[in-house]
Amino acid sequence: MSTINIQILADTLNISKSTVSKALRDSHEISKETKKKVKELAAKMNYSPNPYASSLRKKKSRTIAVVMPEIADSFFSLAINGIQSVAEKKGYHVLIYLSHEKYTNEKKILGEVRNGRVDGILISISKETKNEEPIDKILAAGVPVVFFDRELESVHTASVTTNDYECGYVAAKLLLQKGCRRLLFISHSASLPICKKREAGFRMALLDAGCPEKKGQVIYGTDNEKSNYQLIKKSLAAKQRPDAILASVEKIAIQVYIAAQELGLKIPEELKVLAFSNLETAPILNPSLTTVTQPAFEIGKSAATILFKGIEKKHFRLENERVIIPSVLIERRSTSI
Amino acid sequence: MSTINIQILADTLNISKSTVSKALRDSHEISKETKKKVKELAAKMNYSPNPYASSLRKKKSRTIAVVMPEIADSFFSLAINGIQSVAEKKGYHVLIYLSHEKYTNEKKILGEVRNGRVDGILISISKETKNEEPIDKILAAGVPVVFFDRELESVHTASVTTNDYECGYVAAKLLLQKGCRRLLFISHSASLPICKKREAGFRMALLDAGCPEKKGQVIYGTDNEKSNYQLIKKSLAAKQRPDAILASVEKIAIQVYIAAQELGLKIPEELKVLAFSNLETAPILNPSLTTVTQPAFEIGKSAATILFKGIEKKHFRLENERVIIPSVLIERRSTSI
DNA sequence: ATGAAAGCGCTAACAC
DNA sequence: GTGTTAGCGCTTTCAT
Repeated sequence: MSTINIQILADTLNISKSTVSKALRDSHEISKETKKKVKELAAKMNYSPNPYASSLRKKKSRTIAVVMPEIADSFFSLAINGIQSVAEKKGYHVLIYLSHEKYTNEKKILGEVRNGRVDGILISISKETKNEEPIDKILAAGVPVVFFDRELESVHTASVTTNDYECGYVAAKLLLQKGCRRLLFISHSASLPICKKREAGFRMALLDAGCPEKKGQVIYGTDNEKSNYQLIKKSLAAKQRPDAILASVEKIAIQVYIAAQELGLKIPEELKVLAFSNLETAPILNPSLTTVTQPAFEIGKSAATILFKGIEKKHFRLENERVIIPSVLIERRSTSI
Repeated sequence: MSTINIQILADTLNISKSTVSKALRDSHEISKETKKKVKELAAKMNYSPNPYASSLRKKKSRTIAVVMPEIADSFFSLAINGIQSVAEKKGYHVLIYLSHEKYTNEKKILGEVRNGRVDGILISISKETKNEEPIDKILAAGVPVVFFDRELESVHTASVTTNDYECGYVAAKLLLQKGCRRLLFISHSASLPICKKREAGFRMALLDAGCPEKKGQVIYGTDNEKSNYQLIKKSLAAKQRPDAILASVEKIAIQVYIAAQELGLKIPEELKVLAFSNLETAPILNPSLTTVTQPAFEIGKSAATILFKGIEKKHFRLENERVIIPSVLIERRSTSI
């Protein structure tokens, strides 16, 4: 910890620390020469103000928190990029927290940022989260919160999401058009709004196409990667196996590819695959993967932009901000005939 | 910002704020009943201590910074995961900064964390970084720094890296064994130690195999993705085109695949490809990609573990810690005969 | 244009 | 076992 502070600068220049403070912040009440002297000395001594003293005094931390389920996922890394791009511009610092899809972790994290540590929070909730209390407490403490991608709909605050329902519909419709009749939606959550919407769109497309509802046309992944994989492989090995898979997230698509490979199932001839994914490698997979690609960077950027409005404008009504940025369906070989 | 503080708790209970402070921290000098009273009230009022007041007083932030070139890259997301896993356990907060491969950004970032904002720093330097001054200043201020993956060798502090030289050697040797004779190493930097080591290993393998040094057997990427791609495509389209590519990073491998696809070059028949990469999709690429896979999570975890030793043990000699965690070569179709 | 003094919320040394 | 007090480093009135 740099032991050099404003008092030392003041002493060496034989002026008061308030003068130094003002000089460093270019106050108009300080003379040109004094400012120059002070700034030169500060530079020479490698002075850098203690941010926490300043935060304490000003009740502003110039820091935001990003809370999300995981980070080793294309969507989330890209979203952080978007968030960071606006935080940088605003001169804000970014704290990252991972819930690992656990509500209790998330709750603990939220408890630790409700006390002045951050000026605002961006959150993508865990799979388990149903209770709005931790977030409501934060809002009650006057800290703005913006959801990105995974929201908790019952909480009255801003959110930036994508058109999940529509994409679920369009994705299923494409698979039907390609002649598939035994579609399987593999979802990573039965409760997450984004997954429910994708699923609802998927079901509606089947309905519209006159396909009867069938048991097993949707299955849900668990937390456990291994058992997930077994589940997927089992479905693909069944006698009445699906002829098309819609994967709700890239990790599942990868597992489907690997399972198909192991089972000797040819994609797209014997099995079509379509995934919600931001995989940069989608075009060079074997075969190239048809994706619903979310605007991950833009979602992060937009959410952060809204958050800063909430931080900077005292009376900005966050709860009126519900941005939906559409995803785009990109057809590739995995769904070709 | 929660307006409720220790003073309010003290007042409502008619005790002093120091008693409250001690009670909350389970000091042995406080009676059981008082502790109970205080904690109950604190819970009821959703009290959460102001971390910055505490930091200011204790001169400890319980926060670390992670500075890296980018985040939308498998290696870095996995490394953060490793870092986060130990920070969580220690109860530390994690600030993330991106240099975007620019020295000036990195310098600015380092200037902002040299003042008590963090108790320690994990850094993977930008491509441009050659000057040790910003980091030396931090060390001079008494803040421990640990390099992960990309180090600045002239700085005397801990580092956790992988066996880059050896991997460059082994990778080139594999390509030679497969009968390739016109190897091309595509590197993302001419100056980064990790790249130089990979390159040196590569060159040594060629030398050992009796291949004469040739111009153009190594090319360097630029910051610009587009022009990078053009460069790669041009090399692959040349009359004397390489019969094997060693890519120093996953992004380059992806571009090579796309360029080969566009040019109608068959991998592995006409072109073998091997990449330093943590791509989760390597096994399902077209064709599956032979990789030198870095222990990204472990590097992050180990670096963080060492950093915390430096933070917690006053006289721990960071400069003696030079950990090397080996990468592993995984053969797949892209280098098969 | 400069300085003195109070105070942000907390902790710790020192009374009592 | 509890309270008083000083002070972390900074910003901000309010004097001068």
